[in-house]
Amino acid sequence: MPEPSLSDALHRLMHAYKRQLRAGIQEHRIALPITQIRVLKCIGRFPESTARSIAQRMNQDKAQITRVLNELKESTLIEATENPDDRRSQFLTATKSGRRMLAKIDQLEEQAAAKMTRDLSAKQIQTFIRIAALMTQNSRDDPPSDKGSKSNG
Amino acid sequence: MPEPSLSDALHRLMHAYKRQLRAGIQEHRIALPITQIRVLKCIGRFPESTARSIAQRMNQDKAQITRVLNELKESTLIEATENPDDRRSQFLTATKSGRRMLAKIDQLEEQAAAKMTRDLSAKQIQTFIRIAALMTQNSRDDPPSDKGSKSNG
DNA sequence: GCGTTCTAGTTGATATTGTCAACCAACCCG
DNA sequence: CGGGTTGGTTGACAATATCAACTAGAACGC
Repeated sequence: MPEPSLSDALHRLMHAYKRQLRAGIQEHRIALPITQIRVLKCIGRFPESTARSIAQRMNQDKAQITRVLNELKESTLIEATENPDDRRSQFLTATKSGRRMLAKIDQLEEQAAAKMTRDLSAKQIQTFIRIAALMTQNSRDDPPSDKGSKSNG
Repeated sequence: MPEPSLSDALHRLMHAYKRQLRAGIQEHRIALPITQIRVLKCIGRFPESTARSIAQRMNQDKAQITRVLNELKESTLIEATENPDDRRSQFLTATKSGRRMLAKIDQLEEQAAAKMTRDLSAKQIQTFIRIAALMTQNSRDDPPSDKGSKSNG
């Protein structure tokens, strides 16, 4: 290794993490792709989630979110209730089976994380999370391009 | 934020990073997708790269590497020379324009990293890279469906 | 030598993810 | 109401990843 670059570290790390999750998912016999899991988690964690709020929180395309949401609805893992304040949007909540799924997912994420951090101290892990959050923040702070739909409320 | 989980931090981070790279790529008028860039970098950094060695180093599917390699060849950013020791494989090297591209890429990665780490100390950055590498290592250590062949170093 | 097995790389099919642009319906403002 | 904005949807498509089957050369055993 000539010199450990941040980009390389990041690339490798994200690949490793994806693999790790996949492995866990297979072990747990969960038939959901990772994005669906992520969105489901987001819904489970935040009450009164809407497509927009999820897209913002996950910093992802609206379209992508819509699709994932539809898949989740088809699997009856989530359901939509009307938003009395805005008839365009719907509140999304996990169904009973959705919540069961969430419990499983929690388990497997813990396992995956545990494995990747097995010889790290809690302090190191916290440090990592903190720095990762800072980096994410920085990246989000000043989007250089000409995106029209980045507006938020 | 209810609780900072490692998985969330990772997901967000990798998304942010990808966006950051994309932005940089656009700014620099580089018409290559990220995977091609990554592979090109790998080839530029390590002499006598082969498809296999790249796949191993990047911990990715052979098939994927083959495809990316082909695209790079079509753009004449890399070229293949015969491996005298094994007629099945080829050594991959960056062409002149490939090296020029690499220089650009270096720049933009530095910029992207610089942006994401702009309010971090060098120490924090080093810490992050180190922990990320450890985590990657841990994940790789005991893959669930790998058929050995960890021989290369 | 010849067959078996292994390995490097390729190809095809397909799933998943991400992005852009166009669009509709509801909202807000005047 | 008209016009601009916002929440969400849809279509088209690029990019990425994965698996399995395959070719061809290499390594091994006989």
